Amino acid sequence: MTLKTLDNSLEVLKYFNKENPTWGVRELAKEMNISHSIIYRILATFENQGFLIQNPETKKYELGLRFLEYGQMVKDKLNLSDFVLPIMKNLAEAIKESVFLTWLDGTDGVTVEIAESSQTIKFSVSIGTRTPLHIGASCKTIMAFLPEERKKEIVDHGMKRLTPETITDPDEMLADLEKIQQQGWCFTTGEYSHSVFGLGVPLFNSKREVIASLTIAGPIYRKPTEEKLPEMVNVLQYGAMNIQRYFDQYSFKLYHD
Amino acid sequence: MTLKTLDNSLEVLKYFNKENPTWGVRELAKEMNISHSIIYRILATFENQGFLIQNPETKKYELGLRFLEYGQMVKDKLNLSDFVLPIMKNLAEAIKESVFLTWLDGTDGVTVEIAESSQTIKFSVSIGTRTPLHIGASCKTIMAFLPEERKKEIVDHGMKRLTPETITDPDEMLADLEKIQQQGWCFTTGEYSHSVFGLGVPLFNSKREVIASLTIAGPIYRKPTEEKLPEMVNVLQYGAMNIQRYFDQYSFKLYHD
DNA sequence: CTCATATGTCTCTATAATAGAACCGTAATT
DNA sequence: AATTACGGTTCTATTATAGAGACATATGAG
Repeated sequence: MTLKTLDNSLEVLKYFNKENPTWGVRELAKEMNISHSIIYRILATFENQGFLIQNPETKKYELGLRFLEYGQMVKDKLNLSDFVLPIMKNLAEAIKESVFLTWLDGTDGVTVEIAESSQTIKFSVSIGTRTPLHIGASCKTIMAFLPEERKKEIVDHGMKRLTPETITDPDEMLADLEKIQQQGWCFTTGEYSHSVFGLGVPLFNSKREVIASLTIAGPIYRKPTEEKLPEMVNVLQYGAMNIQRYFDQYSFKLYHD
Repeated sequence: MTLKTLDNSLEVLKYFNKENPTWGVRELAKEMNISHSIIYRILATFENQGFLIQNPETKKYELGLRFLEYGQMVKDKLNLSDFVLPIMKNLAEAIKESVFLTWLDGTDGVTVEIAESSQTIKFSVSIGTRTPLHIGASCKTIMAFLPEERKKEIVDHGMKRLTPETITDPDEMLADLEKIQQQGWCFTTGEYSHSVFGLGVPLFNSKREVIASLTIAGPIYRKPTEEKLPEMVNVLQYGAMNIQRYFDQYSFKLYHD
């Protein structure tokens, strides 16, 4: 059904991440338990096309400038900076915490836009960061509004633990999602990282399918008290309403399977 | 030597550009003169891996969020925004024109950072834009400082014309590059686009090989007079000197074949 | 309604590309 | 001098792919 060679090659690409930005041929081959000849051919082909470059001294490979091009095209397509980012910045200023927009992509949430808090201690994450849907406020908010069968798929697929707070039990997760869906927002502490709190609300496309979430996050010692939480939810929902209005107007062009 | 399947697949990916951001299976197959079965398998495989997404209504494919991730990683690696971008912004403010940084990548120049002019009419281009080395001030500046054999390769490979001003004659180009190399800067009008002027100076790695250029560009009606040009060159070279100092300090990690 | 022409997806098999072991030259380390 | 690592190359049995064709579906025309 799919092309095995291409599939394998893209799998190889995925080993180039923030933690391991450069790989030697044999080094990567060992990591993947594949013959180094194969890895060599894959890396060389990517390099020929500018998707990877090889350091002429160390002979190691890293991501090439071609990705700048494609990344920018995706960014332009989303076109969030003109209207959505200002709303997020206002929110970040009002709440004094970082605000970010997370997009649904398969079984992950992807951070597509960020408005950072002006405070020196703040939650900070890169654009393009990918997180499984069962972890953290931004992702669980999205997951809670997915069709039941897709929730089932995710919990059945096995939920990896990131911190002690990560929910990994299927029934516990489904109950949690049920609650999130009913109240319309999700508040978490320490799920994604042990020192971080998050508060998320969902965003929908024109067919009322969830496509994204808007989230506030900050260090756990600044987390809102139980009395303050409703106010924060209110402010966040007001921001989300504005973004939702924009989405509705320009009926968004990003999908999920 | 290289993997044909992967090579072809990456070639397919290159058809997704700003002008044609979405493709149907048969539409793209026709464009590339390839069987639609092949294109279908390639697109489906990319989609499986999140590199493309398919609009469930139109069934057409477009770039997926995976590229946000990779694009951001390349950007982080270049790490220009902390030190180099401020210098560029100062320059742009002083000269009142857009300033951009172009990186050498194979036989192309790639725009990696931009400081836009505050004027309403300004030269504007996206990050990641790719231009053949023989076109425009930013690229010719780089080409002029390449080893002679690489210049030869490029001129012999045939130089595509973008505007009537584009130099396509090999001897004329080599003479032009010789002049640029001697004076240390390159001034062009109407080569990249008929209504644009550009002024570029080169940047080098620790081995004194050219790796990038710093360029000013604006609408042609604001181009500097012959008397004003030396002053503009001075200001640009001063900015380039600061960036060069930064490069030398943090010996840069991007290469070329 | 019927016909014609699109579309994405799937199946089949001859054929061509790939996998993977073994090898080479080089460079660093012992 | 010997060993061990590295990136890159060669070879051929094996396997995945190319490409034609078919299918279901959608669209538009007459």
